Amino acid sequence: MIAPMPNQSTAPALTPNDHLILVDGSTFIFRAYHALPPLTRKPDGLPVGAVSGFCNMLWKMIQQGPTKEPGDEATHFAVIFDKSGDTFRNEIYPDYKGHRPDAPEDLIPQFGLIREATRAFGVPALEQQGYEADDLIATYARQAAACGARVTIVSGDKDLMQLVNERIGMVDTMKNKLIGPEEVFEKFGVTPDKVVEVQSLAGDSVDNVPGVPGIGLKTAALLINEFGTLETLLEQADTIKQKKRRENLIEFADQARISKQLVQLKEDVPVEVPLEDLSIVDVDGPSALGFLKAMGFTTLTRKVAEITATDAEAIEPADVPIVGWEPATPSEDIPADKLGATGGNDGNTAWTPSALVEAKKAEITSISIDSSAYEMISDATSLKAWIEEIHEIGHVAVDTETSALNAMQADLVGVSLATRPGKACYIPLAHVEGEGDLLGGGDLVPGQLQMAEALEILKPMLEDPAILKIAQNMKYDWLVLSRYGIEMTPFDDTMLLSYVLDAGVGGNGMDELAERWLDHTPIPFKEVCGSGRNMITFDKVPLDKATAYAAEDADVTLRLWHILKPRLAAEGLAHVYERLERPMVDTLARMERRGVSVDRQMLSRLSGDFAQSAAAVESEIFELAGENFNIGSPKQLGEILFGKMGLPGGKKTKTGAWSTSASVLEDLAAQGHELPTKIVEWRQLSKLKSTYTDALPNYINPQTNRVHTSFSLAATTTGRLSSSEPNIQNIPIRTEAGRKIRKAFVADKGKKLISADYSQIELRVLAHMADIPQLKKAFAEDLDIHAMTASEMFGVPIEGMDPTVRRQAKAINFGIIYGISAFGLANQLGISRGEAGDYIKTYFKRFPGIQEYMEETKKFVHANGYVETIFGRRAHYPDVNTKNPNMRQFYERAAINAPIQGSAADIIRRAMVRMDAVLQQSHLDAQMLLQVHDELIFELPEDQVDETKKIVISTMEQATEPALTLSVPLKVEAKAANNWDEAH
DNA sequence: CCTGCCCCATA
DNA sequence: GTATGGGGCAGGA
Repeated sequence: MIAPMPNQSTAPALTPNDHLILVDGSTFIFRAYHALPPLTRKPDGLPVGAVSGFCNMLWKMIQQGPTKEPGDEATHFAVIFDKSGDTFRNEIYPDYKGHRPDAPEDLIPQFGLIREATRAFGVPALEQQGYEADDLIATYARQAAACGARVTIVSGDKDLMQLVNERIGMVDTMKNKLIGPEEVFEKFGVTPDKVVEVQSLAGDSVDNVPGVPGIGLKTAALLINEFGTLETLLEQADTIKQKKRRENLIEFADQARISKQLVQLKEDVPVEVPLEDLSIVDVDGPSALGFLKAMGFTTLTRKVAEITATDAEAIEPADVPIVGWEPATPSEDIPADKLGATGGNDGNTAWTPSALVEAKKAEITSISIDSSAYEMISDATSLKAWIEEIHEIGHVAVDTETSALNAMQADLVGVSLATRPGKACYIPLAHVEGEGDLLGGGDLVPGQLQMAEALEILKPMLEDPAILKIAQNMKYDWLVLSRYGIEMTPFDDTMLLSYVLDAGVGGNGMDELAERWLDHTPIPFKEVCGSGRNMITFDKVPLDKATAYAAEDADVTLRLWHILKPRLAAEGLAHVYERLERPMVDTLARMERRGVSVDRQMLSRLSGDFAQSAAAVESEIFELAGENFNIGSPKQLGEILFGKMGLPGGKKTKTGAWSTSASVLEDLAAQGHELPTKIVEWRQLSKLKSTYTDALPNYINPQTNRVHTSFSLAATTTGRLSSSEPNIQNIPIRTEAGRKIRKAFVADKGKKLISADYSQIELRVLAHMADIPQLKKAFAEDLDIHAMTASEMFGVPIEGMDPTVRRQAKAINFGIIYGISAFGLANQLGISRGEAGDYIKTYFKRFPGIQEYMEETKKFVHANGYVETIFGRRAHYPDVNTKNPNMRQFYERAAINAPIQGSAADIIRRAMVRMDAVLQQSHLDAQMLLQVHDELIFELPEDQVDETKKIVISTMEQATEPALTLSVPLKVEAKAANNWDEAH
């Protein structure tokens, strides 16, 4: 024990910077086999579904590490398999794992293939006679941890949780969940070092570990926490108060000791392959491709070829040995095309598992949706029965019905709940007799629970950390209930699930999702409340009708959740949902609830000013035109300009009308015509008046005296937010007149506004993603990026640069972000398409990495139908392969732009999700109010300005950490003032 | 009264 | 050239 092992050198095998990933082969096989639809190889029908899933998982694990976070990749890697045959445990206890059913027939030949696959990828495939995979994993993990290295065990086997500590983590690919000491404690009720003791008491029916009868996980944890170890407990068993428990502990003491030997992993297996030999080498392209081609996995073949820079065409399929399977003699009456894999399913459907979804969909839709079958709840006893069932199930779909569409003004009218498909109820709370008007009515409909009483019953459940609340557009329900003192947690949102999975595929509204996934048309809102003039509020809807409508919504939401949630892990998008999407729900809800102060008097004065100026311009226009007409009508205006006055009409709109857009009018103005100038001036004034100074005051909430916008999380394809009612993301800033409107966004008395915005975030993201040395250097040195571009392109010095040259470079930089075209650039700069094309050529010559990025992105979107941001968010372009060249190029430009715009959106989301907690920790009272894509606006006590600025800037600049460190710095500028204009 | 179109505000 | 939301007009219900 004391003498060092003879073959152990003094230098540790691994260093603290190393990361060892140990994959439990059985877990991967089990997951790949059961989670995926069966798949067979063409043309011989060899079952390869599990092999395909395994290869995909292995490849992803090698490329991205367990969390997909960059920097999480392994330096050392192995897949550990169970060797067939008995182990030392069967000698101790012959029945160990005696209940194991035989492997399914179509899995048998795949065991060998999976080992082949592992080796083909250049990864050690380890197994050792007499030991289970877990023992090998334990041995390697302890050895590596002893060197100070980090270890990640990839397995779904809870027996391995005994190994977890601060160096050794686990990841369960089934649940896509990281397991550390905390999670282990959650599961076993004890710290990882006591897991074995608990398991020896509780036993395990799956592995046929006997344990002590009558003692389960909970009791075992209780006892171990009290006595410390199994041995102490067994020795002092006679002191146990409970009679039966005492007797069992005494009688089955030896059985418990045997169990411990079964459960305790062997951490000193004399391993045949030394730890240092697990160090990872780059995937051997030809070897991996040979195997993949032999299996017929075309999509993965392409991916691997791309990443390993290997020409797949040149690789011959490997000669893979197949054990345990014989091809069936093709029968005459089975057409050839029915043999083997179905079209398009090459195994990579593992990650877009349409067949799996179909199965889930079939299961959920097999229970019919009958809106007349829902329960209406009108007494506390029935409600409590539902709550009880919810606690048994652990989740519930929730939908609130309200008296308005705007969450800030909506009063609660009722709540619906769904516990399983087809089982839903509605709790009416504030329905009133219809026709409530001056003549009477408006009284509460009888037979409803008291609002206060119902909420008192619901609140503990809605805030219970053990109950998952599910809603479609949770932000709405969260906001409404928060105004009744209920802050729901934890929750899922089916709208956001759909958005993360399918952004760009279609809408994410409930009606659309119900059609897409459930082949069902929910009762239209119009049918219940009417529309337009005759629309009634939901509190006027009769109870029976309301129950059918409201409960159906909860039912549909729950069904959608059952179908969409499993896709998240299967498609590798759990991280995006959990870190960038779901936490935004309450972050945004709080911002919306806070609102922003808007100076009504100032807007009203401005409105008058704009009206006066517009009237003055209007009479000039009529004078010049020689007649009165509606300037706001593009049609009438076109007739005046291009018909009556005979000006050279430039462009036509797509419906064939004359275009009177600002750019056309400015062209005419440049030719010396006065009227178009006046038109542009008039348009600006009337736009500012109607859209801003007139409309904004109507959004001031009478209760709070503030304006509460609504942010939409799922409106854009790229991941940006949108804002509406009112849209605060398009408040003017560019013109002097427009900026006056910004001045009306003010801080309350004693407070200031801070505006903090990212400088050039999209160009920085691009510099990082496309890896452009000159751009990265310029950002690192905080240079003027447009001047640098101009200097690089035209060879002029930055000092004393002609502003026109810089302007052109700036336009090109923006053009790049937008997926540049000569046509667009020419329009922007007012130059010919030829000249614009030359500029682009020059640019690409100077920055070849950008052109490469663009070409790669186009290739990617054509092959996959989507593109990804740096945090893995996907934007789908299902129609990108259209034959229409204009459309196709449009989608290509959008696909080039989406990762840039979307990554920037991800970054600010990360900052926002963290911001409230960071401010709180710093004991600052600043409140985040608004987001405008690259800018955050806060309101705060004026004596906290300096400290808040510091915290805000650092939180925003560090937003990618620790998940990702960009190769360029992020820069944030922040300013405080009494109003938004001066703060910007 | 609803819808599509045009135009325009922002990043 | 990317991404939005919204106002006013005009035509068809």
